[in-house]
Amino acid sequence: MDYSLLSRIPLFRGIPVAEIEHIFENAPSFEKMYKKGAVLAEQDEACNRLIILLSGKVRAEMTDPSGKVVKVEDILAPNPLAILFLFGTNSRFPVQATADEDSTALVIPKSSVLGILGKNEVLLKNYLDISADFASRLSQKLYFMSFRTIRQKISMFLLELSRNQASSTVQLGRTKSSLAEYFGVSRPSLERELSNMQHDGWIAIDKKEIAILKKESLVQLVRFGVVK
Amino acid sequence: MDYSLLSRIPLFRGIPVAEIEHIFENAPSFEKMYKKGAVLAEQDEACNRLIILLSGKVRAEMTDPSGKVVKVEDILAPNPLAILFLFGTNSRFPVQATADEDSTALVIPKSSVLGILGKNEVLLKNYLDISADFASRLSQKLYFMSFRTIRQKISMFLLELSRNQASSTVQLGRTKSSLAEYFGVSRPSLERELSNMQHDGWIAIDKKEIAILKKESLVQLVRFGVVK
DNA sequence: CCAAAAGTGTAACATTTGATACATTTGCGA
DNA sequence: TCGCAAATGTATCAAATGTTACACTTTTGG
Repeated sequence: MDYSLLSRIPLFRGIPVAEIEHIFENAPSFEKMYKKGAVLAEQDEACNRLIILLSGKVRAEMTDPSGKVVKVEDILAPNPLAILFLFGTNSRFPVQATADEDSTALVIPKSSVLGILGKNEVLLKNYLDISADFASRLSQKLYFMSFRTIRQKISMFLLELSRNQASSTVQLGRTKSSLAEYFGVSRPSLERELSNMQHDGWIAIDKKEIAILKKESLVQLVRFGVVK
Repeated sequence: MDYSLLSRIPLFRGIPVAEIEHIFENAPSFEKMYKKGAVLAEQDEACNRLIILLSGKVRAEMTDPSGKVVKVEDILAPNPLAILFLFGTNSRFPVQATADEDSTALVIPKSSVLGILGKNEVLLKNYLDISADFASRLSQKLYFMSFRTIRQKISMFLLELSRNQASSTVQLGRTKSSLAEYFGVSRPSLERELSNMQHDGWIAIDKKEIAILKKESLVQLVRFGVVK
Protein backbone atom coordinates (compact mmCIF):
# COMPACT_ATOMS: atom_id res chain seq x y z
CA MET A 1 0.00 0.00 0.00
CA ASP A 2 1.52 3.26 -1.15
CA TYR A 3 0.46 5.99 1.22
CA SER A 4 2.36 8.67 -0.69
CA LEU A 5 -0.56 8.62 -3.14
CA LEU A 6 -2.89 9.74 -0.37
CA SER A 7 -0.67 12.65 0.57
CA ARG A 8 -1.49 14.16 -2.81
CA ILE A 9 -5.21 14.54 -2.23
CA PRO A 10 -6.74 17.49 -0.38
CA LEU A 11 -8.07 15.32 2.43
CA PHE A 12 -4.52 14.51 3.53
CA ARG A 13 -2.93 17.82 2.67
CA GLY A 14 -0.30 18.88 5.16
CA ILE A 15 0.10 15.46 6.70
CA PRO A 16 3.51 13.73 6.32
CA VAL A 17 3.44 10.29 4.72
CA ALA A 18 4.82 8.73 7.91
CA GLU A 19 1.92 10.22 9.83
CA ILE A 20 -0.58 8.91 7.29
CA GLU A 21 0.86 5.42 7.68
CA HIS A 22 0.52 5.76 11.41
CA ILE A 23 -3.08 6.89 11.11
CA PHE A 24 -4.00 3.78 9.15
CA GLU A 25 -2.04 1.44 11.36
CA ASN A 26 -4.89 0.69 13.69
CA ALA A 27 -7.80 1.59 11.45
CA PRO A 28 -9.54 -1.25 9.63
CA SER A 29 -9.46 -0.50 5.91
CA PHE A 30 -8.69 -2.42 2.75
CA GLU A 31 -7.70 -1.97 -0.84
CA LYS A 32 -10.02 -3.21 -3.54
CA MET A 33 -9.66 -3.57 -7.30
CA TYR A 34 -12.46 -2.88 -9.76
CA LYS A 35 -12.54 -3.98 -13.39
CA LYS A 36 -13.74 -1.51 -15.97
CA GLY A 37 -17.53 -1.36 -15.71
CA ALA A 38 -17.66 -2.62 -12.13
CA VAL A 39 -19.91 -0.75 -9.73
CA LEU A 40 -18.20 0.76 -6.69
CA ALA A 41 -21.44 1.98 -5.14
CA GLU A 42 -25.10 1.82 -6.07
CA GLN A 43 -27.28 4.89 -6.01
CA ASP A 44 -29.31 5.03 -2.75
CA GLU A 45 -27.18 2.30 -1.22
CA ALA A 46 -26.38 2.91 2.45
CA CYS A 47 -23.26 5.03 2.58
CA ASN A 48 -21.34 3.19 5.30
CA ARG A 49 -17.80 3.50 4.01
CA LEU A 50 -15.44 6.06 2.63
CA ILE A 51 -14.11 5.16 -0.82
CA ILE A 52 -10.88 6.76 -1.92
CA LEU A 53 -10.00 6.17 -5.53
CA LEU A 54 -6.28 5.35 -5.76
CA SER A 55 -5.92 4.68 -9.46
CA GLY A 56 -8.14 4.73 -12.49
CA LYS A 57 -11.28 6.71 -13.24
CA VAL A 58 -14.84 6.51 -11.96
CA ARG A 59 -18.05 7.81 -13.48
CA ALA A 60 -20.71 9.09 -11.11
CA GLU A 61 -24.22 9.02 -12.53
CA MET A 62 -27.47 10.12 -10.98
CA THR A 63 -30.44 8.26 -12.31
CA ASP A 64 -33.88 9.79 -11.99
CA PRO A 65 -36.94 7.65 -11.20
CA SER A 66 -37.67 6.96 -14.87
CA GLY A 67 -34.24 5.43 -15.36
CA LYS A 68 -32.86 8.31 -17.38
CA VAL A 69 -29.33 9.42 -16.50
CA VAL A 70 -29.51 12.96 -15.22
CA LYS A 71 -26.03 13.98 -14.28
CA VAL A 72 -22.53 12.76 -14.83
CA GLU A 73 -19.38 13.58 -12.98
CA ASP A 74 -15.95 12.08 -13.49
CA ILE A 75 -13.71 11.32 -10.57
CA LEU A 76 -10.03 10.83 -11.25
CA ALA A 77 -7.55 9.13 -8.94
CA PRO A 78 -6.46 9.93 -6.38
CA ASN A 79 -9.68 11.33 -4.92
CA PRO A 80 -12.43 10.36 -2.51
CA LEU A 81 -16.03 9.65 -3.53
CA ALA A 82 -19.04 11.42 -2.05
CA ILE A 83 -17.17 12.55 1.02
CA LEU A 84 -20.01 14.71 2.26
CA PHE A 85 -22.63 12.01 2.19
CA LEU A 86 -20.78 9.66 4.49
CA PHE A 87 -22.54 11.15 7.49
CA GLY A 88 -26.07 12.43 8.00
CA THR A 89 -29.13 10.84 9.56
CA ASN A 90 -30.02 8.88 6.45
CA SER A 91 -26.82 8.73 4.50
CA ARG A 92 -26.99 7.11 1.10
CA PHE A 93 -24.89 7.40 -2.01
CA PRO A 94 -26.51 10.11 -4.15
CA VAL A 95 -25.10 8.61 -7.34
CA GLN A 96 -24.05 5.32 -8.83
CA ALA A 97 -20.29 5.06 -9.13
CA THR A 98 -19.01 2.93 -11.99
CA ALA A 99 -15.39 2.23 -12.92
CA ASP A 100 -14.65 3.85 -16.27
CA GLU A 101 -11.39 1.92 -16.47
CA ASP A 102 -9.63 -0.64 -14.28
CA SER A 103 -9.33 1.05 -10.89
CA THR A 104 -8.24 0.49 -7.33
CA ALA A 105 -9.73 2.08 -4.24
CA LEU A 106 -9.08 2.29 -0.55
CA VAL A 107 -12.23 1.45 1.38
CA ILE A 108 -12.59 2.66 4.96
CA PRO A 109 -15.64 1.73 7.07
CA LYS A 110 -17.55 4.67 8.45
CA SER A 111 -16.71 3.77 12.04
CA SER A 112 -13.00 3.85 11.25
CA VAL A 113 -13.33 7.25 9.65
CA LEU A 114 -14.71 8.73 12.87
CA GLY A 115 -11.79 7.34 14.83
CA ILE A 116 -9.25 8.56 12.31
CA LEU A 117 -10.66 12.07 12.24
CA GLY A 118 -10.59 12.29 16.02
CA LYS A 119 -6.96 11.30 16.10
CA ASN A 120 -5.51 13.88 13.75
CA GLU A 121 -6.54 17.51 13.93
CA VAL A 122 -5.16 18.45 10.52
CA LEU A 123 -7.09 15.63 8.91
CA LEU A 124 -10.21 16.73 10.77
CA LYS A 125 -9.80 20.30 9.57
CA ASN A 126 -9.28 19.12 6.00
CA TYR A 127 -12.43 17.03 6.18
CA LEU A 128 -14.48 19.90 7.56
CA ASP A 129 -13.02 22.32 4.99
CA ILE A 130 -13.88 20.01 2.12
CA SER A 131 -17.42 19.56 3.42
CA ALA A 132 -17.89 23.28 3.82
CA ASP A 133 -16.52 24.02 0.36
CA PHE A 134 -18.89 21.51 -1.16
CA ALA A 135 -21.82 23.07 0.65
CA SER A 136 -20.72 26.51 -0.50
CA ARG A 137 -20.68 25.38 -4.10
CA LEU A 138 -24.18 23.95 -3.74
CA SER A 139 -25.34 27.22 -2.19
CA GLN A 140 -23.82 29.19 -5.00
CA LYS A 141 -25.44 27.04 -7.62
CA LEU A 142 -28.79 27.52 -5.90
CA TYR A 143 -28.26 31.28 -5.87
CA PHE A 144 -27.44 30.91 -9.53
CA MET A 145 -30.54 28.92 -10.34
CA SER A 146 -32.63 31.57 -8.64
CA PHE A 147 -32.07 34.03 -11.48
CA ARG A 148 -35.17 34.22 -13.62
CA THR A 149 -33.91 34.73 -17.13
CA ILE A 150 -31.21 33.03 -19.14
CA ARG A 151 -29.56 36.37 -19.82
CA GLN A 152 -29.20 36.95 -16.11
CA LYS A 153 -27.58 33.55 -15.65
CA ILE A 154 -25.17 34.18 -18.51
CA SER A 155 -24.31 37.60 -17.11
CA MET A 156 -23.69 36.25 -13.65
CA PHE A 157 -21.61 33.42 -15.07
CA LEU A 158 -19.44 35.69 -17.21
CA LEU A 159 -18.92 38.16 -14.37
CA GLU A 160 -17.83 35.31 -12.09
CA LEU A 161 -15.39 34.08 -14.74
CA SER A 162 -13.91 37.52 -15.29
CA ARG A 163 -13.54 38.27 -11.60
CA ASN A 164 -9.92 38.47 -10.44
CA GLN A 165 -8.73 38.72 -14.00
CA ALA A 166 -7.32 41.67 -15.87
CA SER A 167 -8.65 40.84 -19.32
CA SER A 168 -12.32 41.25 -20.15
CA THR A 169 -12.12 38.17 -22.36
CA VAL A 170 -13.04 34.90 -20.70
CA GLN A 171 -12.64 31.27 -21.72
CA LEU A 172 -15.75 29.15 -21.24
CA GLY A 173 -13.62 26.09 -20.61
CA ARG A 174 -16.50 23.78 -21.46
CA THR A 175 -18.93 23.13 -24.25
CA LYS A 176 -21.99 25.30 -24.62
CA SER A 177 -24.05 22.14 -24.40
CA SER A 178 -22.73 21.41 -20.95
CA LEU A 179 -23.22 25.03 -19.98
CA ALA A 180 -26.87 24.82 -21.02
CA GLU A 181 -27.21 21.73 -18.89
CA TYR A 182 -25.53 23.47 -15.95
CA PHE A 183 -27.98 26.34 -16.29
CA GLY A 184 -30.90 23.93 -16.53
CA VAL A 185 -32.04 25.40 -19.87
CA SER A 186 -32.27 23.97 -23.36
CA ARG A 187 -29.25 24.31 -25.59
CA PRO A 188 -30.96 26.27 -28.38
CA SER A 189 -32.31 28.71 -25.80
CA LEU A 190 -28.83 29.33 -24.48
CA GLU A 191 -27.44 29.79 -27.99
CA ARG A 192 -30.23 32.19 -28.84
CA GLU A 193 -29.65 34.30 -25.78
CA LEU A 194 -25.91 34.41 -26.44
CA SER A 195 -26.68 35.58 -29.98
CA ASN A 196 -29.09 38.20 -28.67
CA MET A 197 -26.51 39.52 -26.25
CA GLN A 198 -24.01 39.74 -29.07
CA HIS A 199 -26.50 41.58 -31.27
CA ASP A 200 -27.10 43.98 -28.40
CA GLY A 201 -23.39 44.64 -28.29
CA TRP A 202 -22.96 43.30 -24.76
CA ILE A 203 -20.52 40.55 -25.68
CA ALA A 204 -18.50 39.23 -28.60
CA ILE A 205 -18.41 35.49 -29.11
CA ASP A 206 -15.57 33.62 -30.74
CA LYS A 207 -15.94 29.89 -30.28
CA LYS A 208 -15.41 29.18 -26.58
CA GLU A 209 -13.98 32.63 -25.97
CA ILE A 210 -16.27 35.47 -24.98
CA ALA A 211 -15.30 39.14 -24.75
CA ILE A 212 -17.32 41.26 -22.35
CA LEU A 213 -18.01 44.55 -24.11
CA LYS A 214 -20.56 46.22 -21.83
CA LYS A 215 -19.69 45.02 -18.37
CA GLU A 216 -21.90 47.72 -16.86
CA SER A 217 -24.97 46.27 -18.53
CA LEU A 218 -24.20 42.80 -17.22
CA VAL A 219 -23.70 44.17 -13.71
CA GLN A 220 -26.92 46.16 -13.82
CA LEU A 221 -28.88 43.17 -15.05
CA VAL A 222 -27.58 40.98 -12.24
CA ARG A 223 -28.10 43.67 -9.62
CA PHE A 224 -31.46 45.07 -10.58
CA GLY A 225 -33.01 42.54 -12.93
CA VAL A 226 -33.29 45.17 -15.66
CA VAL A 227 -31.00 47.54 -17.52
CA LYS A 228 -31.62 51.30 -17.74
CA MET B 1 -23.42 29.36 32.43
CA ASP B 2 -26.15 26.78 32.12
CA TYR B 3 -24.89 23.90 30.03
CA SER B 4 -28.17 22.02 30.29
CA LEU B 5 -29.44 24.40 27.59
CA LEU B 6 -26.82 23.08 25.20
CA SER B 7 -27.80 19.48 25.80
CA ARG B 8 -31.11 20.27 24.14
CA ILE B 9 -29.68 21.13 20.72
CA PRO B 10 -28.83 18.50 18.12
CA LEU B 11 -25.12 19.36 18.18
CA PHE B 12 -24.86 18.08 21.75
CA ARG B 13 -27.38 15.28 21.51
CA GLY B 14 -26.39 12.21 23.44
CA ILE B 15 -23.81 13.99 25.56
CA PRO B 16 -24.43 14.19 29.34
CA VAL B 17 -24.43 17.69 30.84
CA ALA B 18 -21.42 16.81 32.98
CA GLU B 19 -19.50 15.84 29.88
CA ILE B 20 -20.47 19.09 28.16
CA GLU B 21 -19.16 21.06 31.11
CA HIS B 22 -15.95 19.11 30.90
CA ILE B 23 -15.63 19.80 27.20
CA PHE B 24 -15.82 23.53 27.75
CA GLU B 25 -13.53 23.53 30.74
CA ASN B 26 -10.37 24.08 28.76
CA ALA B 27 -11.84 25.61 25.63
CA PRO B 28 -11.79 29.39 25.32
CA SER B 29 -15.36 30.58 24.79
CA PHE B 30 -17.54 33.31 26.17
CA GLU B 31 -21.13 34.33 26.60
CA LYS B 32 -22.30 37.54 25.00
CA MET B 33 -25.53 39.51 25.21
CA TYR B 34 -27.14 41.27 22.30
CA LYS B 35 -29.81 43.96 22.52
CA LYS B 36 -32.71 43.78 20.10
CA GLY B 37 -31.45 45.02 16.74
CA ALA B 38 -27.79 44.27 17.46
CA VAL B 39 -25.82 42.51 14.75
CA LEU B 40 -24.29 39.17 15.72
CA ALA B 41 -22.50 38.72 12.40
CA GLU B 42 -22.20 40.75 9.21
CA GLN B 43 -22.74 39.17 5.83
CA ASP B 44 -19.40 38.26 4.20
CA GLU B 45 -17.57 38.81 7.48
CA ALA B 46 -14.86 36.22 8.13
CA CYS B 47 -16.51 33.29 9.85
CA ASN B 48 -13.96 32.64 12.60
CA ARG B 49 -16.23 31.63 15.46
CA LEU B 50 -19.14 29.39 16.20
CA ILE B 51 -22.14 31.27 17.57
CA ILE B 52 -24.67 29.28 19.56
CA LEU B 53 -27.83 31.19 20.36
CA LEU B 54 -28.76 30.48 23.99
CA SER B 55 -31.82 32.69 24.39
CA GLY B 56 -33.82 35.01 22.23
CA LYS B 57 -34.37 35.06 18.48
CA VAL B 58 -32.17 35.97 15.55
CA ARG B 59 -33.08 36.98 12.02
CA ALA B 60 -30.78 35.84 9.21
CA GLU B 61 -30.96 37.99 6.09
CA MET B 62 -29.13 37.60 2.82
CA THR B 63 -28.67 40.83 0.94
CA ASP B 64 -28.06 40.72 -2.79
CA PRO B 65 -25.68 43.15 -4.51
CA SER B 66 -28.40 45.75 -5.09
CA GLY B 67 -29.13 45.96 -1.38
CA LYS B 68 -32.44 44.14 -1.58
CA VAL B 69 -33.11 41.54 1.11
CA VAL B 70 -33.35 38.21 -0.62
CA LYS B 71 -33.99 35.63 2.02
CA VAL B 72 -34.97 35.54 5.63
CA GLU B 73 -34.60 32.76 8.11
CA ASP B 74 -35.42 32.84 11.79
CA ILE B 75 -33.21 31.10 14.31
CA LEU B 76 -34.67 30.36 17.72
CA ALA B 77 -32.68 29.59 20.85
CA PRO B 78 -31.08 27.27 21.58
CA ASN B 79 -29.46 26.72 18.21
CA PRO B 80 -26.18 27.36 16.43
CA LEU B 81 -25.77 29.84 13.56
CA ALA B 82 -24.33 28.90 10.17
CA ILE B 83 -22.66 25.77 11.47
CA LEU B 84 -21.64 24.60 8.02
CA PHE B 85 -19.86 27.78 7.03
CA LEU B 86 -17.45 27.78 9.94
CA PHE B 87 -14.93 25.83 7.89
CA GLY B 88 -13.99 25.96 4.23
CA THR B 89 -11.12 27.63 2.42
CA ASN B 90 -12.77 31.03 2.35
CA SER B 91 -15.32 30.84 5.08
CA ARG B 92 -17.56 33.85 5.50
CA PHE B 93 -20.99 34.33 6.99
CA PRO B 94 -23.46 33.91 4.13
CA VAL B 95 -26.05 36.08 5.87
CA GLN B 96 -26.32 38.96 8.26
CA ALA B 97 -27.56 37.84 11.66
CA THR B 98 -29.54 40.41 13.63
CA ALA B 99 -31.09 40.00 17.07
CA ASP B 100 -34.88 40.09 16.72
CA GLU B 101 -35.20 40.42 20.47
CA ASP B 102 -32.77 40.66 23.40
CA SER B 103 -30.61 37.55 23.06
CA THR B 104 -27.60 35.81 24.50
CA ALA B 105 -25.15 33.65 22.65
CA LEU B 106 -22.19 31.42 23.37
CA VAL B 107 -19.29 32.37 21.14
CA ILE B 108 -16.55 29.80 20.47
CA PRO B 109 -13.48 30.69 18.41
CA LYS B 110 -12.91 28.47 15.40
CA SER B 111 -9.67 27.11 16.81
CA SER B 112 -11.44 25.98 19.97
CA VAL B 113 -14.11 24.24 17.94
CA LEU B 114 -11.50 22.05 16.25
CA GLY B 115 -10.06 21.04 19.61
CA ILE B 116 -13.47 20.34 21.06
CA LEU B 117 -14.53 18.18 18.15
CA GLY B 118 -11.35 16.15 18.37
CA LYS B 119 -11.93 15.47 22.02
CA ASN B 120 -15.41 14.00 21.88
CA GLU B 121 -16.40 11.49 19.26
CA VAL B 122 -20.13 11.85 19.81
CA LEU B 123 -19.87 15.59 19.34
CA LEU B 124 -17.80 15.06 16.21
CA LYS B 125 -20.35 12.67 14.78
CA ASN B 126 -23.15 15.12 15.55
CA TYR B 127 -21.27 17.91 13.81
CA LEU B 128 -20.63 15.78 10.74
CA ASP B 129 -24.23 14.55 10.67
CA ILE B 130 -25.59 18.08 10.86
CA SER B 131 -23.28 19.19 8.06
CA ALA B 132 -24.26 16.27 5.88
CA ASP B 133 -27.97 16.79 6.51
CA PHE B 134 -27.66 20.43 5.53
CA ALA B 135 -25.87 19.48 2.33
CA SER B 136 -28.53 16.88 1.60
CA ARG B 137 -31.26 19.47 1.93
CA LEU B 138 -29.42 21.77 -0.44
CA SER B 139 -29.02 18.89 -2.89
CA GLN B 140 -32.69 18.08 -2.67
CA LYS B 141 -33.71 21.65 -3.29
CA LEU B 142 -31.40 21.73 -6.29
CA TYR B 143 -32.99 18.53 -7.61
CA PHE B 144 -36.31 20.23 -7.02
CA MET B 145 -35.35 23.35 -8.92
CA SER B 146 -34.27 21.20 -11.83
CA PHE B 147 -37.86 20.35 -12.71
CA ARG B 148 -38.90 22.34 -15.74
CA THR B 149 -42.54 23.10 -15.20
CA ILE B 150 -44.45 24.45 -12.23
CA ARG B 151 -46.81 21.49 -12.38
CA GLN B 152 -43.89 19.13 -11.94
CA LYS B 153 -42.69 21.05 -8.90
CA ILE B 154 -46.14 21.04 -7.36
CA SER B 155 -46.49 17.32 -8.02
CA MET B 156 -43.13 16.53 -6.51
CA PHE B 157 -43.91 18.72 -3.52
CA LEU B 158 -47.30 17.13 -2.87
CA LEU B 159 -45.92 13.61 -3.25
CA GLU B 160 -43.16 14.41 -0.76
CA LEU B 161 -45.73 15.78 1.69
CA SER B 162 -47.96 12.74 1.39
CA ARG B 163 -45.13 10.25 1.72
CA ASN B 164 -45.27 8.24 4.95
CA GLN B 165 -48.83 9.27 5.52
CA ALA B 166 -52.03 7.31 5.22
CA SER B 167 -54.32 10.10 4.09
CA SER B 168 -54.12 11.50 0.59
CA THR B 169 -54.94 14.94 1.95
CA VAL B 170 -51.96 17.10 2.80
CA GLN B 171 -51.57 20.36 4.71
CA LEU B 172 -49.41 22.93 2.98
CA GLY B 173 -48.29 24.31 6.32
CA ARG B 174 -47.29 27.62 4.76
CA THR B 175 -48.76 30.35 2.64
CA LYS B 176 -49.02 29.92 -1.09
CA SER B 177 -46.99 33.08 -1.46
CA SER B 178 -44.08 31.55 0.38
CA LEU B 179 -44.49 28.35 -1.61
CA ALA B 180 -44.24 30.35 -4.83
CA GLU B 181 -41.07 31.93 -3.51
CA TYR B 182 -39.66 28.53 -2.54
CA PHE B 183 -40.35 27.28 -6.05
CA GLY B 184 -38.77 30.36 -7.55
CA VAL B 185 -41.90 31.23 -9.55
CA SER B 186 -44.35 34.11 -9.44
CA ARG B 187 -47.33 33.81 -7.15
CA PRO B 188 -50.01 34.18 -9.86
CA SER B 189 -48.30 31.49 -11.91
CA LEU B 190 -48.42 29.09 -8.99
CA GLU B 191 -52.08 29.90 -8.32
CA ARG B 192 -52.92 29.38 -11.97
CA GLU B 193 -51.22 26.02 -12.11
CA LEU B 194 -52.95 24.90 -8.92
CA SER B 195 -56.25 25.91 -10.49
CA ASN B 196 -55.40 24.05 -13.69
CA MET B 197 -54.56 20.92 -11.77
CA GLN B 198 -57.85 21.18 -9.94
CA HIS B 199 -59.76 21.65 -13.20
CA ASP B 200 -57.99 18.58 -14.55
CA GLY B 201 -59.26 16.65 -11.55
CA TRP B 202 -55.78 15.89 -10.22
CA ILE B 203 -56.26 17.66 -6.90
CA ALA B 204 -58.91 19.37 -4.79
CA ILE B 205 -57.93 22.58 -3.06
CA ASP B 206 -59.46 23.83 0.15
CA LYS B 207 -57.52 26.73 1.58
CA LYS B 208 -54.18 25.34 2.74
CA GLU B 209 -55.40 21.78 2.47
CA ILE B 210 -54.98 19.85 -0.74
CA ALA B 211 -56.46 16.45 -1.55
CA ILE B 212 -54.57 14.34 -4.06
CA LEU B 213 -57.16 12.79 -6.36
CA LYS B 214 -55.05 11.30 -9.14
CA LYS B 215 -51.84 10.28 -7.48
CA GLU B 216 -50.91 8.21 -10.52
CA SER B 217 -50.88 11.29 -12.73
CA LEU B 218 -48.63 13.16 -10.31
CA VAL B 219 -46.24 10.21 -10.15
CA GLN B 220 -46.14 9.83 -13.92
CA LEU B 221 -45.48 13.53 -14.40
CA VAL B 222 -42.57 13.48 -11.97
CA ARG B 223 -41.16 10.24 -13.40
CA PHE B 224 -41.54 10.80 -17.12
CA GLY B 225 -42.16 14.51 -17.55
CA VAL B 226 -45.45 13.80 -19.28
CA VAL B 227 -48.67 11.95 -18.53
CA LYS B 228 -50.11 9.25 -20.82
C1' DC C 1 -63.28 44.63 17.91
C1' DC C 2 -61.49 47.40 14.31
C1' DA C 3 -58.24 48.78 10.85
C1' DA C 4 -54.31 47.78 8.34
C1' DA C 5 -51.52 44.41 6.33
C1' DA C 6 -50.92 40.16 4.30
C1' DG C 7 -52.67 36.69 1.58
C1' DT C 8 -55.85 34.84 -2.18
C1' DG C 9 -58.08 34.11 -6.63
C1' DT C 10 -58.36 35.37 -11.27
C1' DA C 11 -57.96 37.67 -15.74
C1' DA C 12 -55.59 39.79 -19.97
C1' DC C 13 -51.55 40.35 -22.18
C1' DA C 14 -46.44 40.34 -22.99
C1' DT C 15 -42.17 37.64 -22.78
C1' DT C 16 -39.40 33.98 -22.35
C1' DT C 17 -38.33 29.50 -23.11
C1' DG C 18 -38.81 24.77 -24.92
C1' DA C 19 -39.20 21.51 -28.74
C1' DT C 20 -37.91 20.28 -33.03
C1' DA C 21 -35.51 20.31 -37.17
C1' DC C 22 -31.64 20.79 -40.10
C1' DA C 23 -27.22 22.32 -42.03
C1' DT C 24 -22.56 22.96 -40.74
C1' DT C 25 -18.40 22.65 -38.17
C1' DT C 26 -15.23 20.67 -34.92
C1' DG C 27 -12.69 17.27 -32.57
C1' DC C 28 -11.22 12.80 -31.73
C1' DG C 29 -10.16 7.97 -32.26
C1' DA C 30 -9.17 4.23 -35.47
C1' DT D 1 -5.81 11.47 -42.26
C1' DC D 2 -10.27 9.82 -42.71
C1' DG D 3 -14.76 9.29 -40.97
C1' DC D 4 -17.99 9.68 -37.52
C1' DA D 5 -19.85 11.43 -33.38
C1' DA D 6 -20.36 15.44 -30.86
C1' DA D 7 -21.03 20.18 -30.85
C1' DT D 8 -22.71 24.50 -32.97
C1' DG D 9 -25.67 28.02 -35.02
C1' DT D 10 -30.13 29.21 -36.35
C1' DA D 11 -35.04 29.22 -37.51
C1' DT D 12 -40.05 28.32 -36.62
C1' DC D 13 -43.76 27.43 -33.74
C1' DA D 14 -46.02 26.10 -29.44
C1' DA D 15 -46.23 26.21 -24.56
C1' DA D 16 -45.18 27.97 -20.11
C1' DT D 17 -44.47 31.69 -17.26
C1' DG D 18 -44.12 36.55 -15.84
C1' DT D 19 -46.39 41.05 -15.19
C1' DT D 20 -49.81 43.85 -13.85
C1' DA D 21 -54.12 44.88 -12.09
C1' DC D 22 -57.98 44.48 -9.11
C1' DA D 23 -61.52 42.67 -6.00
C1' DC D 24 -61.94 39.99 -2.19
C1' DT D 25 -60.72 37.36 2.25
C1' DT D 26 -58.04 36.25 6.17
C1' DT D 27 -54.85 37.34 9.70
C1' DT D 28 -52.72 40.29 12.91
C1' DG D 29 -51.75 43.80 16.13
C1' DG D 30 -53.26 47.63 18.81
